[in-house]
Amino acid sequence: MTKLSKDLIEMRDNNIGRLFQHAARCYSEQALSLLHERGFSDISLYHTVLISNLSSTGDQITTIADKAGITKQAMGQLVNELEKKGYIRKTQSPVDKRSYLIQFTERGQDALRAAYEVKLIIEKEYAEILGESNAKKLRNLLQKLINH
Amino acid sequence: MTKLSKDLIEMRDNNIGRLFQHAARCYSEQALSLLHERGFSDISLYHTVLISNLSSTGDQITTIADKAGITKQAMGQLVNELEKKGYIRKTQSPVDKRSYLIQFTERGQDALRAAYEVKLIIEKEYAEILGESNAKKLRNLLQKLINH
DNA sequence: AATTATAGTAAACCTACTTTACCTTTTTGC
DNA sequence: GCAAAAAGGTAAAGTAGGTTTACTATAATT
Repeated sequence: MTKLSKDLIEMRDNNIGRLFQHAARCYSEQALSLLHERGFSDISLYHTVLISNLSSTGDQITTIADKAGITKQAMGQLVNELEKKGYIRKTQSPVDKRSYLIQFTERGQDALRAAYEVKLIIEKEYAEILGESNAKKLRNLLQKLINH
Repeated sequence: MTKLSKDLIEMRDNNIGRLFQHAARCYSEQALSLLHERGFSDISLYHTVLISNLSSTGDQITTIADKAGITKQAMGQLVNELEKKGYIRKTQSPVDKRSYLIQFTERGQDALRAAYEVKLIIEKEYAEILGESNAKKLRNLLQKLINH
C-alpha cells in the first residue's frame, strides 16, 4: 500500500469535519431522547429550531426566521405546527395588522425548562468523560474556531 | 431578569451541541467550496457520502450503504448519479450475477486526491487559529467523546 | 396620494432520504 | 439435489425539512 492511499484511507475515518458531525449528531440524539422521556415526545429536532430561537417576550415570525437562518415561510409552517401541539401562541398584533406575536404557552415554557435540564445533564456527562477542565477547553476551542 | 431565564437564554446561545453543529457546518461548507474550486463543482455534500465510503479496491452497493449508514436504495441512487458524472464505474460481478462492483474512475481518484488536499488545507488553517497542540487536543477530545 | 417596503401566506418544487414491495440469484439445510 | 431462506439490487411512493416564486394585505416613506 502506497503512502498516499494509506493517507486517503486515514482521511476518511479520522477527518475533523466528520468528528464534528458525529459529535453533533450524538448530542442531538441524546438531547432529543431525554426531552422525549420528560413528556415532550411530540417535539422533533426540526421543532427545536423555533423553540431555541424564540425569545421569552415573544417575537414576530420573520424575526425568528432570521435568527434561525431559515425562510419566513418555513418558520410560518413551524409556527403552525407548534401552535397545534400547544407549545406556542400566535396572536395578531394590535398595532400592526400584518404581523403576529409568537409566544411560548405554559407548556412551551415547560419544554424550554426541560431542555435546559437536559443540557445540564449532558454537559455533566461530558465533564465526567473528559474531566471538567478538558470539557471547558473543548468548548473554548470550538468557540474560537467558529468565531474565526 | 430571573436567574433561570438568564440561564435559558445562555443555553440557547452557548450550547455545546450547537457549537458542534456550527463547527460541522463550517467545515463542510469550506471543504465543499475548496473542492469546487479545484474543478469538481458537480459534487454535492450528499455525494461525498459515497466517495468517502468507497474503498480503493471497490465495493458492493450494499457494503457502501452499510458503511455510510444509509439504505441500499439510497446508495443505489447515489451510485447512478456519480456514475453519470463520471466519478465511479459500475461493473457486474462475474461470480455473482446479483451484484455489482463499484469502483472509482480516474476522475473519481482525482476527486479523492483533491479532497485529501482540501482536508490538509483546512487542518493547517485550524492549527494556525488554535495552535498546533490545541488543534490536536481538540481532535482527541472529540474522539474521546465519540468513543464513549 | 403614490410608491415602496414589510409581514405573512400559498403552492410548487427540491434534496435527501426511508418504507414497502418486488425480482433475481445465491446459499443453506435437510 | 431441491425447497426455503437469505442476499443483492431496483422501483415507486412517501416523508422531512426545507427553498423559490408569486401573491395579498398593511404600513411607512416621500
